[in-house]
Amino acid sequence: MPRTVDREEQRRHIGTALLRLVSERGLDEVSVRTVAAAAGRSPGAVQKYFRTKEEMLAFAAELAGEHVERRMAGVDTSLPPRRALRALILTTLPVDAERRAEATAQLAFAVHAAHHPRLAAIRRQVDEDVRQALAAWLEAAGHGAHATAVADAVIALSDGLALRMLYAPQEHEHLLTVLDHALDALLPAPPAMG
Amino acid sequence: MPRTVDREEQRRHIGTALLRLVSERGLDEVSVRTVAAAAGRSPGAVQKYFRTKEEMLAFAAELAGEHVERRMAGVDTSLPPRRALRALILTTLPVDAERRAEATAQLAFAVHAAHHPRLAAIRRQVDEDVRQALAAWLEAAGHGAHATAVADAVIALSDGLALRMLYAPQEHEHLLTVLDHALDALLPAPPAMG
DNA sequence: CTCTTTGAGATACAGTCGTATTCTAAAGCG
DNA sequence: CGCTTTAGAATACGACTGTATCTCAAAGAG
Repeated sequence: MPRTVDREEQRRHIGTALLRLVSERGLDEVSVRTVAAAAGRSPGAVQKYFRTKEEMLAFAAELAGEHVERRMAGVDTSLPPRRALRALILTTLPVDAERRAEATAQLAFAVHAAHHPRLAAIRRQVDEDVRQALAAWLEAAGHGAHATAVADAVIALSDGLALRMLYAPQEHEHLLTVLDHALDALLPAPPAMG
Repeated sequence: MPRTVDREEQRRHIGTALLRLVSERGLDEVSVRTVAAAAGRSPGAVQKYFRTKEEMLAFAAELAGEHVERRMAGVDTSLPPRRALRALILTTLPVDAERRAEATAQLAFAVHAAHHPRLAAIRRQVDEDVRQALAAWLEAAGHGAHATAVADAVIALSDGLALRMLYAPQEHEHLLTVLDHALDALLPAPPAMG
């Protein structure tokens, strides 16, 4: 077995380049060749790690999902509930360059998934994970009633806000106040003692 | 001036075919040739009405926006407030084949707009119109406080729910209950007298 | 009628697409 | 050392892309 290399790391390298490309130029600028160039590889090399473009996209979609889940897991959930929830949501919103890139990719994949079952399955799994995490945290924070319904509403709200922020960056600030207003409404009064 | 034809009607005919194509096969199946085929025209004929593909996409995006606004304008807003608001939102959700097609196209254009300024401008205008309509109605229904913030939250929520319904149709019913729960939370108690 | 302008289709072109195949060089194993 | 397997680049292929150009039939204006 000569000249062996960490295949998974190479795949992540290429997948990361693909995500960057999606966020910077859009999903329809993604081709085997452009991804290879963005990854500093030859098109032939990319083919060694992904037999088809669809396989490459699926891998990148999973990678993007992992990024979101990791980022959410890194939030300090011992903060005051309302503040923690806001922090959790902000991890999915395009508030800085890195998050903007991730949000762009997520939404591009989501729309793409409407016509590609394999991507749809990945998206559903990511949604499910995020929903569980949010619901679990909501219950722990004392908002047990309708926790999953609130979690799903929060997810939908976040996606909608993120989507609009992408093509209307001028409204960024305003949309953050919309988020706060909606969260105030969505969460029943905190369990006393601010 | 021989052999004249209603150019605007032809453009709408082609634009409608484009929207159908987007909803059925996705935005990246849209090409001058596939649109021509879907419209029952030759590629050359399509070129007579749209000098470039981008122009064709922009026209279709405006057309889709008009569809949504027309549909919302058709809602009987004299219904009980909560019911009317629900009806307004349902016009943007993929609850039947026709609305599913429109929602699919809207979201595809929205994501596309993240990298195409011309489409972004169209989307922002549609959002603005919908926001104004919603806010005006909210005020008339006695929810004057934070009317535009609520309107924007409702828009984001709708977009997020619609997006998810597209790749997770299994969750359709559940997401409608999420919508109801969120609306209950978003609207302050109705101005007495149910 | 003829002339002229238009709609509409056909064709041409250079470029890109996804993918299959072929090549070169390098590195671990015996 | 040589052998063999691999990484990676290069190339080839047919299909499709957006757009420019050409041809031809049809229809109003004179």
